[in-house]
Amino acid sequence: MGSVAQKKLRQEQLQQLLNKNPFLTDEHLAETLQVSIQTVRLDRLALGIPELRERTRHMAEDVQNKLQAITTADIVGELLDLDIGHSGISMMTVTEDMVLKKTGVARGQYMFGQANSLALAVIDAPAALTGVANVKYKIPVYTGAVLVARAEVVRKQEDKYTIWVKIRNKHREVFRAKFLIVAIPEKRNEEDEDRS
Amino acid sequence: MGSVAQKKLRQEQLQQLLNKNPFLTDEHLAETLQVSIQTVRLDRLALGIPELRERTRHMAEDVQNKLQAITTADIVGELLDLDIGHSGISMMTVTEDMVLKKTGVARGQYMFGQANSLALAVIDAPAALTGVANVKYKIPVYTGAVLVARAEVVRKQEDKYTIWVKIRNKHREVFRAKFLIVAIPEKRNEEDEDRS
DNA sequence: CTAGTGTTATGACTAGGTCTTAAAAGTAGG
DNA sequence: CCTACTTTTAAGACCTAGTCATAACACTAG
Repeated sequence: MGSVAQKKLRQEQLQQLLNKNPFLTDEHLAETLQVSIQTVRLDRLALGIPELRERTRHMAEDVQNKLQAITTADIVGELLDLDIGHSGISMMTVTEDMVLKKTGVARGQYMFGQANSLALAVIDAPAALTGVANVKYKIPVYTGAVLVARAEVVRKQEDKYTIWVKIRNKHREVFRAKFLIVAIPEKRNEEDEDRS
Repeated sequence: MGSVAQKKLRQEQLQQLLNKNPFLTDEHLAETLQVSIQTVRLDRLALGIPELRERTRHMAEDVQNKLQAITTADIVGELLDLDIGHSGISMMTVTEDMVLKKTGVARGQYMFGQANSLALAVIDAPAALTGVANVKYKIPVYTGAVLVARAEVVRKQEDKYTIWVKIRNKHREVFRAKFLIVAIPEKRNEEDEDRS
């Protein structure tokens, strides 16, 4: 039974099994691979795979971070260039979970979010608020598209900025928006009615 | 030492400690609460809190589901009423992770997303695409706000719909948008250039 | 000062491992 | 065919972070 080829194959299978379901005990793995528990443990050792408890612990610890990352930064894309007060460029890749299942078309809010957050980044102010936006979707976008947004301040009057944002997919404009953004608008506790 | 008041207090502390950091062992909890391990275990039993390993396992198993939920449905809110072709109402609660940390104000894309998806739901068509949107943020919204969006079709010409969406927080209008939505617009593979 | 509750201690057992040592089984070279 | 080597399995001691059951002790209120 003890052949080098079999060992490699078995270790690959083990790797795949754990990729599919990381919650498998050595005992379970031993049964499905038709070897002894000790063999499974030697294989894990060779592959540098930690025990079940460590695996689950690592996954659990990653939860918070991942959730944070998705809800905050990921929607808005990656900032490529920023000339505060004048212009900015950001990039976002359309992933599978951004599209509507029915049509495969990317949901509008992602482009809107990318454009809006870029516009806010361009403003040189500790806090800002979107007042009015004028949005036009020109061409539908599908999974895998790399969207490059370019924002430009076209007018500034005291604390009111007018910003144009254009999003391109492979040099074709797919979206454009005009934002009217106010820097540090009303004071927060204007009536304290909006909190609950 | 054995008093009922102390017990309740300790159990509340235990609950809070585990809310903050679910990866604490009974031993650690016993030390920080200045009681024996057995007491901690009795308290866990009374509160129905599973052991460390179960806690971590549950968290790890929830990862996939939570990630899915956030990226897809949760942004758009809950549909309360729908009169296809005419109007619709949806509700969304603003959570901690929807707001900008600097100002505490909800990010614009969530309101936009709620309004846009509601507008799309109202259209009686297998597929639809947002063409143009006109958006106005009237009042900033903070964590805990319950946003109720009401959409109304104001015009329909063949496959082109004009829809008004107003979002209220406690009867005060905080957001309004006009969408121009086209039902089943261009055919999908118009050039197949938008995919990669 | 006694009954009842709260707390701690003790011992036996568990899962899912670790690490070490050793024997068995198979594989290949001379 | 026998030996050298790798692979596999086994056995035993130990570990963590618990479970469950039983018992003794501490405290508090009636």
